[in-house]
Amino acid sequence: MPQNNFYDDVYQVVRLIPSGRVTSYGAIAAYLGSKQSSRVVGYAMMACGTAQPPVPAHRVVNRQGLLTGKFHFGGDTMEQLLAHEGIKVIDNQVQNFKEIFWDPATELNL
DNA sequence: ACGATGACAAACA
DNA sequence: TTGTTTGCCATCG
Repeated sequence: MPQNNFYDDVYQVVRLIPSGRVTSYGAIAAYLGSKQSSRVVGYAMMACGTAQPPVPAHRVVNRQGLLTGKFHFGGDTMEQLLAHEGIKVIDNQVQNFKEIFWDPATELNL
């Protein structure tokens, strides 16, 4: 099932996210060339459970730095993972989000 | 095989 | 200014 185009692209970008950094769905979508597909990026994260190797979806948050999909991880797993990366998460929101924000279009310097 | 849905974000009124 | 509507692609029923 890999090679599903958009999904596979999203998975690769997400796997490139360095530890201690986070990115947003819109940033990935924009990097792929269409910010309109931000929704598909988010959904790709949901299907990431079937992707091989698994993607660090816990490093992907929405534009507000809010852990929208933490519920899909199974409780507070997402917060624990982010905390383990050194990212402080309070009230399902990433602190210093702007500082640890990892934009592929910028960091990868395409 | 078809219809509805789903981890978002930006544009329009 | 806030609230609502549209765009996107794959998976589930």
